[in-house]
Amino acid sequence: MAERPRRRIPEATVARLPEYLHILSELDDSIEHVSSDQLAELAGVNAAKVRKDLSYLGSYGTRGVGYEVAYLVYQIRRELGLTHDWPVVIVGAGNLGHALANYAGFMDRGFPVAGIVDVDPAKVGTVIGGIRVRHVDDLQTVVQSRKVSIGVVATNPAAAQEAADRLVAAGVTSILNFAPTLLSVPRGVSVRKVDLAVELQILGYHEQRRSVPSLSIVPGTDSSQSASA
Amino acid sequence: MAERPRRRIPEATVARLPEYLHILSELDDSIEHVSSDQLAELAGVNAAKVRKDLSYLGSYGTRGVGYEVAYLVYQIRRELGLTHDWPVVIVGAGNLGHALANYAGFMDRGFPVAGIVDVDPAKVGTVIGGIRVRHVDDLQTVVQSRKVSIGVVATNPAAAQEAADRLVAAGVTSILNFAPTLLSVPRGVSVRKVDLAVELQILGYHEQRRSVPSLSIVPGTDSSQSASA
DNA sequence: CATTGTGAAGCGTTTCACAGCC
DNA sequence: GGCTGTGAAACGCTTCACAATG
Repeated sequence: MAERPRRRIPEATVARLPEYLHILSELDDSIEHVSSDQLAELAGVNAAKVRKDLSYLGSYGTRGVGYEVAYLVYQIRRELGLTHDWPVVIVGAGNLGHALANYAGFMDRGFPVAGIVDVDPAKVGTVIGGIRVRHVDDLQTVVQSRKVSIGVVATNPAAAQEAADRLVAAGVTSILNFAPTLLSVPRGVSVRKVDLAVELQILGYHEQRRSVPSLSIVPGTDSSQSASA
Repeated sequence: MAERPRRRIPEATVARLPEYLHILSELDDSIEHVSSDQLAELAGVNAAKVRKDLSYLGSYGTRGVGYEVAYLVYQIRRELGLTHDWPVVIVGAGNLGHALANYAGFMDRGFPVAGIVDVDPAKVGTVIGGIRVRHVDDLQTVVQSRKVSIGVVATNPAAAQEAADRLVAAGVTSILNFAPTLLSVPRGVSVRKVDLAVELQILGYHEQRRSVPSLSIVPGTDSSQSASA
């Protein structure tokens, strides 16, 4: 039962579905249903937004009752493609690569670290988060043997483009880039960039505005609480 | 010269200004002017967007010529509040806190790490990135003596809310949260959240769509390359 | 009768297109 | 001629408000 809702889901909704999923997964097992109000409260968003978001998955709620948690979890997982794991490979075994490899959230949420590679021979062979660091020349082997389609660039900015090129050559089709560099990749490869310093600069902007009370009241501030907004 | 443009800058623009600044800072010193086309190319965005964004700072370009790099850098820095450094304090000396403390990009871009604290006595006293880890009870001292207004939560999810509470109590007014937890903070405190697993899940969604060729063509994919979009 | 699902309004962002200016 | 600055159109996302319904 339940047809495939082959609709195109708005990008903003896609960015929130993982949040809902996470919240639902952490709910007490005794809770069978949630209303859009409750979920909205937990996610820190508006209830209408929750309903609209969930409506893109299909009509899986029950009027007067709410959404059945287990079923909703299943539907979101399916829509996000989380019915199976997506092994990832990390390029760069520096501090950030280290932290990412050890980050339990990746494994827990369906993204096991299939491998870590580095150019530096001194790092090759060391073990991080239970995984032996391999040389970047072995990238293709790792990607192909473990069927990896997502790569993480955790190198310094100067090495980021080469890391991306190697990932693409090895067959990766999605890249999460932590280097403050615009990667150039062939059409058909997706890139998401997370720039830690940019996040601080955005906060800095708001701090500064706070201290220059230009006019009247300090704005109620940002209770949005999400970088992708 | 140059009046204060006390306009309110759209949030989307604020998120891009740090990118422009970064690009401009890395330009060869011999380059005196950039056009919106060139800057757009380097930032991976549309030229009209660059012009609109920069127009919120005031009219600092020259028609037929472009923008003077040095002056534009100055204006963006001023608008972002980067005329002085913003020391930050990191709560959590685990893998992520470790990586962040060592991340050169923070210091380089005006956010020196004023301190790192942890609850674990075993970690207190160790040195990370040249900074001695202090006990979380010393948070207030660090915040006040170093005039810190931005805190970074790099704890595990269970400890994140307490970390935030302590930061707020110590006087911090902006928080960058890396824990997958919705923080509850008093009005007037800004929070930005970066959830590493969510970024992967968004990529996973696109990967999955790619493999289900639902209809016709695989969409040209995401050349947006930014998580805040 | 509580709660969903959704048209329609509202709002912020992007893009177009071109007048204005150096 | 080349490039900025910006109204206006187009777009996408959010929120409202309420009819539909278990």
